[in-house]
Amino acid sequence: MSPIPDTLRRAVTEDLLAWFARHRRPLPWRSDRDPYRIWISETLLQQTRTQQAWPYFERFLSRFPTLESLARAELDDVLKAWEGLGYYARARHLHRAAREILLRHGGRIPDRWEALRALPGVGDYTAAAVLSIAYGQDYAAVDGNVMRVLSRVLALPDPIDRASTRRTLRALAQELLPRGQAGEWNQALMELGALVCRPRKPHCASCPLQAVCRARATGRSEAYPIKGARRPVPHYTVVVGLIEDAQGRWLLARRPEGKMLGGLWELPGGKVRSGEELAEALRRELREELGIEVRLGPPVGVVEHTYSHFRITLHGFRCHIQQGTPEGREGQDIRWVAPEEIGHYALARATQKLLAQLAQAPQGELFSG
DNA sequence: GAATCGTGGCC
DNA sequence: TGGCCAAGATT
Repeated sequence: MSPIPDTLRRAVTEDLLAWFARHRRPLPWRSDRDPYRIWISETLLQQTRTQQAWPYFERFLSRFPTLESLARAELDDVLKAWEGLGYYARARHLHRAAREILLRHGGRIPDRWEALRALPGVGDYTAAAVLSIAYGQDYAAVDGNVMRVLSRVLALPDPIDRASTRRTLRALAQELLPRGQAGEWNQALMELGALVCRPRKPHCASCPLQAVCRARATGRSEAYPIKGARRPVPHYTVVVGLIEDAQGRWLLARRPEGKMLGGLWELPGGKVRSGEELAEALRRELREELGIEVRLGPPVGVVEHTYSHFRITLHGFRCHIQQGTPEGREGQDIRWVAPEEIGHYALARATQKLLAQLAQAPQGELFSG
């Protein structure tokens, strides 16, 4: 690697740290350096905005204040605390990792790279963040903010999507890192990315790095980092059943862990095939998944929803079982739940939206509509 | 290396 | 309004 000019090094270390000292936000996970709290916050913040993670952090910590309380909790309760935040593998991994830490590390968050990195849900970024912020070790935590800031400072022409580009930036960050101040410096770089060097409309005029920033010099800071084209987002039509039994309870099914929304509860149903009617598709899905024949009632509602890599139009219909007793295929958990108990179950957003429409529409309107 | 995996805010 | 994006990890 070519040597780093002193002016650049000074700007991205001393000047940046001075800027951070004045502008750091009082975020709830910055009240101390407790490794458990730092680990939880870093996991919550993966691909998630600070403002969105904030209330979840408060609730999660009050519900699971210690590593041991998390390790001894039921996964369903952990998922309930994560409900609505997305990327639910984070919650499943957190739960598994907590049990591993209690079992193999005496309940203390590991302070060595190898042990930390080996935990489920802990990648390069999170390991570096915990080791630097909680334990004061010299690891550069390179997230999207850091890559954006550095790619602009250098006016990097290489696409940021490429692994080789990311490797280069990680190596550069590790080389720039002021020894003994990694925790502050990592947070400073990320804070700069969040508050000043933002993806859109960066505040270059108030940036502590403006004198050395090559993107700023071109006048086109927003053009960096360079990104490749995205794939088109597919769309599916999905239909689910609000199946009611004689006591007025509804049938919920638990999504298998390891799949999308794994561990969350939903109304049973599935994708509509091309050329297939909604009612036809729903009867087929319920036959295949639960081994029941149903009679369809009135529609519950329609929901548009976007997931991470596709979007759906979700239709719901009331159903009554005509024949058979529902049994989850391959041991999938299913459960009859009284409507007033449904709030105890972790549901995905799309299901919540659909049930919200049900709450708004009186029974009579559904039939007359 | 490329796919998969959520949700909400922004313009 | 629809695409972009956010304190990434896993397979």
